Amino acid sequence: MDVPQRKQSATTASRVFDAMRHDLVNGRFAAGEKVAINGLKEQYKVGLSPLREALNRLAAYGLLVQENQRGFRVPRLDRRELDDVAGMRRELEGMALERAILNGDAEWESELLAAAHRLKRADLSPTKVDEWEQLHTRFHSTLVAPCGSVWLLRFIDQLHDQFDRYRRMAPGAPEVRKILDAQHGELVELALERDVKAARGLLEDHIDRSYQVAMGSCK
Amino acid sequence: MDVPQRKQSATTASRVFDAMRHDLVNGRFAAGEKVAINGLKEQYKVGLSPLREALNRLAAYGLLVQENQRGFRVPRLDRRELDDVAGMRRELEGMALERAILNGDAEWESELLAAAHRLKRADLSPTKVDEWEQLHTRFHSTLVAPCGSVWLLRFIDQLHDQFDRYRRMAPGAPEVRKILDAQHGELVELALERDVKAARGLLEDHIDRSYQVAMGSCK
DNA sequence: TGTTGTTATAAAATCGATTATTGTGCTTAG
DNA sequence: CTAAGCACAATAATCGATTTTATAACAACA
Repeated sequence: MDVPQRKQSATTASRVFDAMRHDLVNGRFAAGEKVAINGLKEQYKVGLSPLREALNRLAAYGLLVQENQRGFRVPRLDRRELDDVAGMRRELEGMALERAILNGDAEWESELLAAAHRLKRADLSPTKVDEWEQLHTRFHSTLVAPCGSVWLLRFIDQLHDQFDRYRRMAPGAPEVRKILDAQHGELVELALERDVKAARGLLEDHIDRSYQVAMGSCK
Repeated sequence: MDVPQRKQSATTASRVFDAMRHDLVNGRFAAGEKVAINGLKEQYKVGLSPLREALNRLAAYGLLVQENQRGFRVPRLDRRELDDVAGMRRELEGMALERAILNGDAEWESELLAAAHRLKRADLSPTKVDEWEQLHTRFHSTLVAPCGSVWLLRFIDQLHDQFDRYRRMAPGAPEVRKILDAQHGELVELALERDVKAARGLLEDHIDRSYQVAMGSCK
């Protein structure tokens, strides 16, 4: 079928925002480093104005810190901040999952199964980490999608980006990874069975284990 | 005593951000209206670059909607969005208050009493609405301040701004206002008594009544 | 030696002008 | 009378250059 939706043609600023968001979340910038605007200009092949607009958005989003008259810097990896982010993820994603299970329809069940399947198949190829990450994000976002609150989803996305900054910087932990991957499947099962309590409990445990891994990035 | 803290001298962009945030929250812009950048340039007496940077931040913050290639617009007042915002306020501020009561020290108790008192005294002069609003925001922010989570406080601020956009557009409701004002005092009492359950219940009721008032702005 | 003041340098912020895109009204073909 | 196409006007986005501000290096002085 046709796709008549008007394709929001991207501006330079929005492309830079997307690219930098991705790079920041995936640890392409050293934590705590001052952002060299002129360097970025070349790195992303753009002019100053769209670049600065992107940096301003990223700062408002929380992936950069803006200090008046002295530019932007990448936030440090701080143990207490990670605690905060992980704790908030537990609360908010737990809340969202409960609501999603109550609201989710048959279409959601299908998409959830699909997302879990794609994720399961993808993690066999260890070369394409980026692709796996994208599917992983997609899975978690699908899981809570029908929670009914736009703002809750917005906050969760934001926290997810923050959390992943830590996780991506941390050394890998294959044995834990195995457990985490298995939990994705179990989450789907519990969601389809509409077992609100158990699902929430498992998700919180899932986040907690990821948190243990992510802690490897700071101290 | 001296104040040796380096005073983050403001940039034009950050001043415009603050001013526009204030104006947007207080309904100085018609909901749904397209933002005329050239008009704002004159209104705030600034150049294009800092203005656009401020608009980008406001969009990332949620007080403006950015549509690529066709500028910025003030979000509409939508009943379902208000429901969402109010619901999230209940959840997040309730959560924050519980934690604040558990963590808050003697210093917090003093500040809370002070904030409540200032607010109570201020609402006698109905001319200076802006001043009252500021004290009101300050009170609610003091109430949850020691919750221990920077991110939770950040989300609450953001929701507060969204909520106030609706409340400030709604017609006044003097009788309800009276109840709401009384509740501020009661909240302090319950907080000092460390009655977590009751305080949370009252805060949720408080938000709910405000929500009833705010609904007057849309349908 | 440590402190303060001064200048040079680098970088951030801002301006004015240019380019690209969208929306509008008119024209014309069906 | 409707709809598609085309210019033109309006406005959003971007560029290149300038101004402002902070940082660093150095000198003079206590």
